[in-house]
Amino acid sequence: MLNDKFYKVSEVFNLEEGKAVKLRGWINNIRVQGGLTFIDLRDSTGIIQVTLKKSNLNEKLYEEITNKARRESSLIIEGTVKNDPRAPGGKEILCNKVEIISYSEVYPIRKGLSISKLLDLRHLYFRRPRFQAILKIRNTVIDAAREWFKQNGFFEIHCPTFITAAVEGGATLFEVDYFGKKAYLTQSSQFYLEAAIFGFEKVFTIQPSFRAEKSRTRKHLTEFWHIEAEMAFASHEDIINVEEELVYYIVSKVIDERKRELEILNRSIDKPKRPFLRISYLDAIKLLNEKGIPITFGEDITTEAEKTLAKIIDRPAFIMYFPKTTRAFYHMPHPEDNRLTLSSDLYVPNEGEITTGGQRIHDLNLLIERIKENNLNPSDYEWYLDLRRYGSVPHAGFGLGVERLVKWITGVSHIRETIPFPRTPVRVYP
RNA sequence: GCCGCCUUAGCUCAGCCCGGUUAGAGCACUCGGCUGUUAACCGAGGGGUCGCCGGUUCAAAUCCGGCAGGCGGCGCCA
Repeated sequence: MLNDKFYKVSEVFNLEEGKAVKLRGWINNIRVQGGLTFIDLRDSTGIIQVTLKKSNLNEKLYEEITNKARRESSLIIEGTVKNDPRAPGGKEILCNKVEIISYSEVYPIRKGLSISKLLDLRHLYFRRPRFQAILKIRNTVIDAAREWFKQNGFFEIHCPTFITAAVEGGATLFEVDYFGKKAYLTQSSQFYLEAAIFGFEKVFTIQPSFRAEKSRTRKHLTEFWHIEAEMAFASHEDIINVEEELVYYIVSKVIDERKRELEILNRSIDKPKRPFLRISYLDAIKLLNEKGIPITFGEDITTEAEKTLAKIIDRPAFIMYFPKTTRAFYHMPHPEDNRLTLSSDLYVPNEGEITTGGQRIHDLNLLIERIKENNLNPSDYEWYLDLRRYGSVPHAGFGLGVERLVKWITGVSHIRETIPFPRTPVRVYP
């Protein structure tokens, strides 16, 4: 059986009427009406209607199938291709042989299920074309990112998941018992990538990061995939340009290669105009104040403000030079305004922040000073400080949230739609 | 961590404000019918500790309090 020639559903739509075919897949829907039964057969390429006539088949087999086969039963069918305007897509298969591989119990996923029920059943969710479309786009995003980095001389590095110290002072870490010692799950691979630039100059990674924040929002996961890059001999400007080229490349590739999936999601998105916008933090808060949103200097951009900015922009936009008060200790101070840092967030239209990046402090003493100013202990960062002791160079990097990027590109309303098995403060199952 | 809302059949919900026979609907399920359906349709049937604990009352799904689980938003961030 497994060595026989099987057609895929998508191939059948290109075959001539009368062609004999054999397919295997699952019952997406079945409609029994006496001696005539319609099965919507689904495989990984699509869905096609299969027509079973009692008069065409062994009567006993027909009775058994129409009594026991329900949605998601797996089966092999043989028949001939038939053009018929009454069939979805204009083609169906007139069936003359059926072999059930495995009957299905009553399939629990139906229209109208609540969000939490659907999440409980996530392991059965891969059968839905809409979910497949999102994951295919996600796959293209990852492929495109890796392609762009390789084409531009970046070396892929894999960093540890178990770590001992926080990258961001503030963000909360998941603690794990590491043979009696305290360890944590990584929240960013940045420090490890900074170590790697001294050998490879340009490096990147694509791996999960973990945040123990109890964030109840549609843009947070406790476990998310992080695309991070770090470059030696690079300025803030340099890293912004990398982000722009990378994001443009990824979005363009999805638009070129995932038309069908974007259609299924009813999403229309154009290749973003270049160059991306560049707005200073100071201009951004001025603009927000004019719109009646009160942000004073030194405050971070609130969610309300982020949404407002995201609505205004007609293409991705860098919000540049955030104040020190809103940033982690390692960000390079602005040479012309010591209150600010050489760092930027990348905002995308109607969505908001998807990356944070900037130039890192490469001077040992300045870095120690900034660690102390943040009430952290320099001895917790010994190996990180070492990187500034042995031929330090100016460098810059960024982190991009894969799910946030996929959320923007697909236009889905919640981040948990963009990952197969989402992890949130209230969900670690299935 | 903070604020708001929800929890009644396998699922999605109505009933609750204004307490009172046997708690309803649609879908799903079971049985019967149907040779052109497309979330097929038509007929019949089975299915409920009204989230949990306590209080008020002659009487609680319904009013009050606590707890648990979930959803939405804020804060935090990618």
